[in-house]
Amino acid sequence: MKPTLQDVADAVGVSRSTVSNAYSRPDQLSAALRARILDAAQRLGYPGPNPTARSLRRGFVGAIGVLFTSRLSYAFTDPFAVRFLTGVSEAVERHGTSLLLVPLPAERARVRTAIDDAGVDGFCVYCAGDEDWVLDAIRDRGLPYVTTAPRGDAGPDDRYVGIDERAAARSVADHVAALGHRRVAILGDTVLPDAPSGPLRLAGPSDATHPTTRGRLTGFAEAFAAVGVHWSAITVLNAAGNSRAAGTAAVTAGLAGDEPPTAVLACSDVLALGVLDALAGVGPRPVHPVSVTGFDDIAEAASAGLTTVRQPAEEKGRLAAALLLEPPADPADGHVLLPTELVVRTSTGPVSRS
Amino acid sequence: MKPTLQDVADAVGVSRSTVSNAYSRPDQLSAALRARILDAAQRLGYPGPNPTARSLRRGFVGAIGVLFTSRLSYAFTDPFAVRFLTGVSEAVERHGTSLLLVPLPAERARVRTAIDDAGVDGFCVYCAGDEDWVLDAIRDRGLPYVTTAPRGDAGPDDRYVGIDERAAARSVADHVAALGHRRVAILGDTVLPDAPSGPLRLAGPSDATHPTTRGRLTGFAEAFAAVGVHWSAITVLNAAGNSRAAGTAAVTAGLAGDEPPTAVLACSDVLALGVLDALAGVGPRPVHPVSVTGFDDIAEAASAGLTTVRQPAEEKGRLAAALLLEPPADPADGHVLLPTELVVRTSTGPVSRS
DNA sequence: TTGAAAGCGCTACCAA
DNA sequence: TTGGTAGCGCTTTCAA
Repeated sequence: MKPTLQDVADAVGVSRSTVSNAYSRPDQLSAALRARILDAAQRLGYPGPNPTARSLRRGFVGAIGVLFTSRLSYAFTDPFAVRFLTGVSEAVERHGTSLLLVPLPAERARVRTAIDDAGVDGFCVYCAGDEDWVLDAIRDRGLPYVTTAPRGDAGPDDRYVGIDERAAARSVADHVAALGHRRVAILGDTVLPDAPSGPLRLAGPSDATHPTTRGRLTGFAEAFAAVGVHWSAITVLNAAGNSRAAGTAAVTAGLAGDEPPTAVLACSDVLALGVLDALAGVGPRPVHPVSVTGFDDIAEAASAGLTTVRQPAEEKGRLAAALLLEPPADPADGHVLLPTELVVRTSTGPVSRS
Repeated sequence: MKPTLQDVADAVGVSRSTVSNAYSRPDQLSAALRARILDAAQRLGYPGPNPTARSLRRGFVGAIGVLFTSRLSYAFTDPFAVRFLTGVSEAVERHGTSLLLVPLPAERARVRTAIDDAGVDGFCVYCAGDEDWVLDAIRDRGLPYVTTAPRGDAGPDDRYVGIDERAAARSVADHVAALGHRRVAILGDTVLPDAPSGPLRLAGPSDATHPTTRGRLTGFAEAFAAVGVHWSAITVLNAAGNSRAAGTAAVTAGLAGDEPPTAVLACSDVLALGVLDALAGVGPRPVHPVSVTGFDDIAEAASAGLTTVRQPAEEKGRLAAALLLEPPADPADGHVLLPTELVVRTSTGPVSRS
């Protein structure tokens, strides 16, 4: 049997408290006694206080959980998510805390269990959307949490680190509009639940499933409305997932037809890169060059010459973790909107004369 | 105060065991009673069994730890590490387990504490080198572990998922040698502890710090020895870290001189990409084209046209986690060497006539 | 400086 | 089907 603190105490002939102190509060006992205890522990093969027992007794764990509302491996597959996690890990490391990545089961009924079973002191929800059932479960457990998107109903207990999606989207769209583009397509991931890949009818931006998409579509729409292009004249393309391949697949149909768009505004860089792939690939090319924009400014965007909106990914993660680990005194400081920046590269240009 | 299982029991007028059963073993009580209990819990705001207490009692946690012997954020910064983690997360997700990323303090003395404090059932050590002090700490804690490199002294309890570094390295080096290259440089990360960036005197491959580097250098050396190039004729370049920038910095000096190498063999793709950057950048160019090879075959390698050795990164992670979560019946199955494959692209070519 | 007592919140055995 | 009992291994008052 694995030795316990009690065994060490018995071996040395002291009480458990003293052994405990030897580990957790060295100043509470003489150096000599401490040495004797540690020595005996060593001899017995006592691995030090059991972390679980210690957590139970102390009432906290020393780890924060990160929740992804998609498959866990997405966290490592999507470049933006990876950068976010980089930031989180930096903050966590500085704080001496661990990071628990909790896979959420696909069946919504089991999500609660997964959240309830996670041994953590708080959650960082890399949110996709309105996953209220996730937040409800966390709240019911009574743990603090931070999300990565502003919430409309955010009370003082809700903390978030997000960006102004609408304004950011508008900044790229304004740029595209200023270049003269009027026949445009918007490309988003899972714009409607279970929608097939390709063109989609969407009454308006507010019909999109995810709040993030909603914000971005709204920004795009506003920019074009300002130059007289009505929402109904904009093609909405749906990608079945946020991946390069899904972007390629979704846009392929959208570029055909008599009057193909002269610009495609994607809701993420990954999708935009997929569009560039489609444009570069074999197959019927549009008669004119097509401008393409992304969102996020991931590393690949630079080398691909993609015009996009930069958001500080690592900073988002760093701040989210910090907000969780050191709650701000003033609850208002728990609501953070990070700045974004339009990055113009070569993937956008003036609309060519027809 | 947060309600406990006891409170629910009191409220319903049953014993704690029954409430516990309502959560953990629904078949042990009538549906009606269970409903009453769950209902009361809901009303009282009882969040379900406390995971820490449950872990303590049950004797396991439901999480495995991943240890990086460098800064934790490296795990998200290095493409190969990210792919490895993708694999781990897939396995873990399938198994319904969580993933604890444990930052290891820089001071070696505190590493033990970090390991002892991690609430996990086992460790996956993304190993860099011979970090024996890490493995010792894990062993002393009595937890199972899997490493990502074969260990010379691997007993039946040690499990690993690695590759044959020597053979893999030899395969690229053979290719380069076959192209006629005889004046070559080898580029590795932290070949010797605290070595400066740039050319290095190394008596032989076995002097390298990390076993991985050791294996690769040995393979390189063998291939060139086979065509009559002695170790002493090979330039060893040291990079201060495994990053593109470090690769660029390290190689810059190495390409100068009267008789610069006609080929650079890097110990990782990241470093090799750095070499390509250096070659493409401004500054004195070598008079002849320089062949470059990498190691790992990360995504960027393909677009950069980098000749490299492919190793199945995700598979490595998947298998490592699987080995930990479902220990093989036969200990021999705990020692896995994955296949590698030489991928020839455009970054290597015949040595040009002088 | 040291130790005794009292749990942290839960599960699992066994008996009813 | 239900409940009593006995801890899991530790920390932390508090008193000596």
